[in-house]
Amino acid sequence: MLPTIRDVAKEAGVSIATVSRVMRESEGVRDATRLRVLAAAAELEYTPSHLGRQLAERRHAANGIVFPDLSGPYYAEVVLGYEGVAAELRRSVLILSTHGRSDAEDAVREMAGRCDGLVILGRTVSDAAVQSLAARGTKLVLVARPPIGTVDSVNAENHASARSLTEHLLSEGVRSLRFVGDPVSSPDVAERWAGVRDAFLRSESDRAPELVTVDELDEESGAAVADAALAADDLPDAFVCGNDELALGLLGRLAAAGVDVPGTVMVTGWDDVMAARYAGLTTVRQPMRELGATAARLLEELIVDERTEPRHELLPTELVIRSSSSTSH
Amino acid sequence: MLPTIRDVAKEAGVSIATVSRVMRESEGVRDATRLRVLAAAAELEYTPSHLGRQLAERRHAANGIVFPDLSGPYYAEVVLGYEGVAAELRRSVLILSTHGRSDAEDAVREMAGRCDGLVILGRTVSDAAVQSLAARGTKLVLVARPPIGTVDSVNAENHASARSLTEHLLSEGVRSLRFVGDPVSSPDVAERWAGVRDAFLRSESDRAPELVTVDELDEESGAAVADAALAADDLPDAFVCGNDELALGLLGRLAAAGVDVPGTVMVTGWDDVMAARYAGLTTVRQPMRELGATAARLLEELIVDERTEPRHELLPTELVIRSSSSTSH
DNA sequence: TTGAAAGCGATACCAG
DNA sequence: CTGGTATCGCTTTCAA
Repeated sequence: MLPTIRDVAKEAGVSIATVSRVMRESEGVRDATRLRVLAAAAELEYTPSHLGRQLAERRHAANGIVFPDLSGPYYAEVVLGYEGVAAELRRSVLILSTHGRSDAEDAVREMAGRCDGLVILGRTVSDAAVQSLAARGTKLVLVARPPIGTVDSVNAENHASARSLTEHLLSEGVRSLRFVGDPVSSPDVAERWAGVRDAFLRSESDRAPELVTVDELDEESGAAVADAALAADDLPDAFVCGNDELALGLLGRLAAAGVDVPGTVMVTGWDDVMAARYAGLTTVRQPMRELGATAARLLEELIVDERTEPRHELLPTELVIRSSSSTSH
Repeated sequence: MLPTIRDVAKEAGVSIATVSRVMRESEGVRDATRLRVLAAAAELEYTPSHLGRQLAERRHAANGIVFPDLSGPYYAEVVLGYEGVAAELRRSVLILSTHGRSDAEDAVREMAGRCDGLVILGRTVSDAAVQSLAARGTKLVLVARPPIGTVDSVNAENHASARSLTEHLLSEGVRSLRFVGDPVSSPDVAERWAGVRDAFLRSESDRAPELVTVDELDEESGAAVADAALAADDLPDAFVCGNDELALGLLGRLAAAGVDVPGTVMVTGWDDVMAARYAGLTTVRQPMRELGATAARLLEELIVDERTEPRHELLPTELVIRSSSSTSH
């Protein structure tokens, strides 16, 4: 058995209260006593139990982060940004992936019971679940998801960059555009799609962009979209994809079919993952780590300062034009 | 304040012991009583406190995983594989990134105090620290790191695939080979380097492979290695890189300099990350998720079954030949 | 089948 | 400056 505060107290010949004071480095302990306690603690290799401490202090010194998946680079980077700041703040980090989990909301609720606060990425849990957590007093920060009630949120700019991206394509001569993604399952994607439509409305174009909905935003889905278009001999001037993985899958299949990109059809993605560079993919870069880091800071404010008025951060993004949408790059 | 077991007991008109029995779904509670308790719990929206429960049960129902960084795809995938299994086993997951943290070992020790067991990836902490954790009774599983004492381990096969890779290159006519990586900081890389040398020894080649040590296994370092070689006008027949990111950085710089790959120089990586496909990079695929998943299962055995004899798993890898090392692909 | 009470390992108040 | 003790929220004997 690991030694407890009582063992140390006995060893040092003091009360547990004194040991507690020494371990917490609180004032008001005579140096001689302190040294005796420290010696005893070292002797027994004593480390205070987190459980006991947390129960007494009624805090966990741990936060949780909920995300759909870690397989793409996007969420991994956000989590990493979050973890970095959380560590600085001396908080442990609990993670929970909801992907393919039927009891996601239970798991989140369970996690809430182990943390002082939670960061929720994307549409991992329902609005109702978020509301109910908030109602129970759980400190929350949403990332990549529009604000709900008075819950804090951190988002990357989507609408304006989607418009810039679309305007770039229009200026490259694109007339027919097909957007690939699922606006329903991802709030980010919904905003991007809205931005694309907006750009069309503001242009002189008499055509409207099309929407192709896919289940997953991965390479496989992208490849499937390309296959379908090739089979139907129905290629638009440009595919605008909800993220880079879709675009990469699509690009790969087009290349295999010998389709000229960007000559025959242009392709764009979103996120600027590493592979995008190697594929020459036009995309929109978002500050993934910053999203996580900002969320960690907001959460800390909620927990420590008891801040009550909600904050909503919007981080800037950047259009990155490469050869998949431009002959001059 | 959240309701406690006492609130529910009062509301239902029973003792806290009975509430505890109902909440843990243990036998020996009359149906009528159970229903009254459940009603009271629902009424108050009661959820048992993990802290209280864990303190009483002396267990955390949580495990930790320690990794250097999550920025490359490799560790992210391992963590994800781990998380998936841990979730099935109804265990929470704590994460800790040691990269750029001076107090890494303290942080790991701290984390050990919050978990029933720990998975340690790569060379994140010293052998001494691992030994001392093990000595204190912390359940441990090492991943991507050679066994230490009687601590469990999970590794991907490195030596044999490094030999196959090297033999492939030799058969492609490579005579001078330069290995890029840091065998000291990564056990995996050390084994790969050893495999390369072995293949040379067993061949008729009269030349020995060279070693270029880099600080980080990232694209930037790879680019720097390419720059140095170009500046010195000293290109080997092949660069064998310790991971894909190094190789991608190298490839990019070679392409920019107009060097013919694989004609003038061949390049290989390791891991088979997504970008490797798009770059046509020859590499060795390892089962990243499986590494994490296997570690989770071993750890569970240690915790639940109190297994004492150590286990060491070796997962298979696969050589993936692409255009960066072969004209026929 | 149920309840009373003793832990689990800390913190923190109140005396002395 | 130090010690005694109630308390945090739960589990788990031991009796009733």
